[in-house]
Parts: sequence; C-alpha cells; structure tokens
Amino acid sequence: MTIRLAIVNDYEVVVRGLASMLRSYSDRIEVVELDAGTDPAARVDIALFDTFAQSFRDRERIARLVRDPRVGKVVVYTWGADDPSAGSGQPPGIAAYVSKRLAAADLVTALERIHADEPVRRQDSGHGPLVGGDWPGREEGLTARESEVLSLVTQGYSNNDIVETTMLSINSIKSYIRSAYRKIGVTTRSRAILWGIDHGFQPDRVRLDDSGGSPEHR
Amino acid sequence: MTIRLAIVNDYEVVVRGLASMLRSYSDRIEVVELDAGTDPAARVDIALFDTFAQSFRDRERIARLVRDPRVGKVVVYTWGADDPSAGSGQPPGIAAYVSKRLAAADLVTALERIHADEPVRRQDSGHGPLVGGDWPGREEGLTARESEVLSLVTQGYSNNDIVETTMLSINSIKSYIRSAYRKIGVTTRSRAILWGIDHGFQPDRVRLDDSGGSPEHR
DNA sequence: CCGCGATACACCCCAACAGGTGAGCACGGG
DNA sequence: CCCGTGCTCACCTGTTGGGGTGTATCGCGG
Repeated sequence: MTIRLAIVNDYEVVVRGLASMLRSYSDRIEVVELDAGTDPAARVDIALFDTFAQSFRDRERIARLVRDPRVGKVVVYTWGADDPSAGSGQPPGIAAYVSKRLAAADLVTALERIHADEPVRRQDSGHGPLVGGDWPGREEGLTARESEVLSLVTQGYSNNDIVETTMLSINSIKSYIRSAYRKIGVTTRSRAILWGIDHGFQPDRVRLDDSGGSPEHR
Repeated sequence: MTIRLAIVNDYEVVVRGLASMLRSYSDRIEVVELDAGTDPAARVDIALFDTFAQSFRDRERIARLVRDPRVGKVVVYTWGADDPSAGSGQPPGIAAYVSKRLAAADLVTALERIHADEPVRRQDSGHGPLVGGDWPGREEGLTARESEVLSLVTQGYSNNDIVETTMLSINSIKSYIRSAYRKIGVTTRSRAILWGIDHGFQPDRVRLDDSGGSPEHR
C-alpha cells in the first residue's frame, strides 16, 4: 500500500523537484501536491514540510498542518541540524524530522518507517551535498544554500532574520550571500533583490493548504 | 499655430500628469506622447525631457533625442538647479532648461518663447513646491522629491548613484529616504524596494522614442 | 504675520552590509 | 589517496545605510 504524500513549500520549483526525485519510487510513495487543483477534501498520510526559504517562525504554518484533519502526520524536511529540537521550542505535533542530506532511497525508507510508527534513528550522517531535488537558480550555478538565502534576501529579510529562519551563524549567512553575489554578478543587496525578482525567487503564495489563513499582507 | 509637444519619461503617471496639467492650454500646446501607438514618423516641435527619476548620466537619451530628425528642439524639464550648466558638461544640442517650479501658464509661455527662438530669462524664482503635474506615490502622501528618490532606490541605485542623478547632496538624499520610509511604513531599503515594485515605482521601459537603443540590461 | 509644509543641507552616531582570508569537515571522482 | 566542491564558521576591515537633530529659505493659507 502506497503512502500518500503532500509536499508543502511555496516554491513551485521546489515542490516539482522533490516530486520528480520521488517519481522513481511511485510504487511506495504517491505524491499529492496540495496545490490549487487538488480536491480540498483529499486526504494524505504525510505532509512533508520543506524548509527551503521557509520562515521557521512560520510555526503557524506547521501548526495549521498539524490541525488539518486531511493530514495524517507532519514531517519536517530540513537541513538536518543535528539537533532539530534545539532552539526555543519547536511546534508540537511533528512526527519526525528528516535530513535533506539523505539520498532519495533513504528518504523513502524513512517516510515508510515514520508512517508505520517505527522509531527513526537520527541518521543524519554528517555533512554532505544535497542529493536530488531541485531549487530556483540551480541552472544559474547557485547551490541549494545560496539559493535559499538569496530567496530570503529577495523577500526583504535582514541577515539577522535569515539567521533565525535557517538556524545558521551570521558568518555563514554572509558567506553564502557573498558567493551568491559573485555568481549572479551583483555587488549590492538591492541589485540582488531585483535579480531575484526577475528570476522567480519569490514564493508563489497561492496555495490551497494555506487557505483559511489570513491573506498574507505582502 | 499650436506647438506639438512630446513628453519624454519612462513613468506613465509622470507623462499623463504633465499632459493633464497642459490640457487647459490645448489651444497653444498639443501634447503628442511619443508612446507606443504614435506613428514613428510623427514630427514634434519640442521634446520635453522630464528628469523625474531619470538618470542624468543618461545623456545618451538626450543625445538620441537631439539626433532624432522627428524632434525639433529638446528642452529639459528639471528641478531648476539655479545653474543647470553646472556639473561636468551637459550634452550639447539642448535648446533650453525650464524649471519644474514654474506654474503651468508660465511653462506654456516659456515653451512658446523657446519655440520662437526668443531668449528665455532664467526665471527660476527660487524654491517652491512643484505645481501641477503628477508622480507615482502621490496619493500615498509622498512628495515629488521623495517619490523621485524612492524610484531610484527601487531601481537598485545606491545613495551615491542618486546623488549623481539628482545633483543633490548626500545628506538631502538620506533625509528624503528617511521621510519616505516613514510614510510608506518600512525601515529598511530592502522593504522599500519591494514596496516600490508593488506600487509601480519602476519605469515602464517600453517606449517608442527609446527604440533603436540597446535593449536595456535591467 | 505667523505657522506649516516642502526643499535643501549639515553633523553626528551606530548598526548593517560588503569583501577578504582562512580553516575544518564530509563526500565523491579521478 | 588526493583534489575539488559544498557546508559551516571565525576574524577582520572598510563602506553604506538608518536615524536623530538642527538650520535656512521659500511659498501658501489662515
């Protein structure tokens, strides 16, 4: 019996990339995008919350998923900070955290174990490159991290805001920003924002799973 | 005999505002927007180059107007720095400079005198508010200056860039930026840029009079 | 005539950002 | 097995930006 999975992220390309990464496992995982077009009543076994350029303060978002009767378990797909429970309290109701550094096969296995209520060992396996998936700016030569911080820059966040949403050090943020600047050919934050807007680095913001919430100010 | 006038500026509101300000003088001035839709072969007596958020370094732009066989005289509609010939050499071929602080009636008279090759006394009359006209962000409570610098901010210019294009002091720039921030409710440049994009503070960039030029990198 | 708003500029302070260098660790390919 | 790439962080420096306050002139409206 296949697991019905929803991928939650505001970036079209992220959702599609993750979906295509899981396509070869369609016998074990069925990806049901919680997008416009899907029946609001459709039930899913697991909602996979992808943290790419998601505000971690958007605990609201996760809380809404947990409350949602259509959603079985909520799993956070994160960069695998070795201790996700660190920081000032995570929102309750999360079934598990899985690392973005897992290979596709391991991701699928992990999801299956979570669905079967088996304990998942935190097998983060250290630091390695993100396998599979997709993200905005990939063809421009940006790495996943660079794209992530650039997305947040494009949305008008300060470096300190980005520290909070990514749980990285301020120094790392600055490093990623600099290398991203070099790759996209800008030297100021302002130009980077304009570049980002021109290249689809702003979230789409029209999601069904977000409906019911307040109409994002933006 | 009426004077055929073209208003040159990338901002729709600016062109329309100036046109409506001159509407009551339609017996003496006929406004022919050099916009898409106008026959490229249409001749105008005077091209009025509005410097609102125009790069003053865009001397290219003025030079192209001067060269254009469809254009009689080129007049620069500026803030009326008392000495427009100041700075590092203005582009040649400009028939006159007229101040933005002139009332509509005086503007019309000045254009008539210029057209008749009569000398125009520099009657700048000091510092006063801009009369008539229109600019983006007017209804948001922004003054013409605030809107102008905000436009340039939105386009990704640094404060020093803005100094060059507006010929104001860096201190003035910062003052205008701060008061604009207060009015639109932001505290950082990044947010101001996003606000500007959401409120049409970017030039339109599809002008016939600009055709033949290189496709703006933007 | 006096206040108010707009333009224009000055001086000051401090936080934020840009840019450089270096360094450790993990992984994958030659 | 080393080399390159990506992720992570640190330290340092210089420039830019944000914010406050104050001053001056002009023009409009009460």
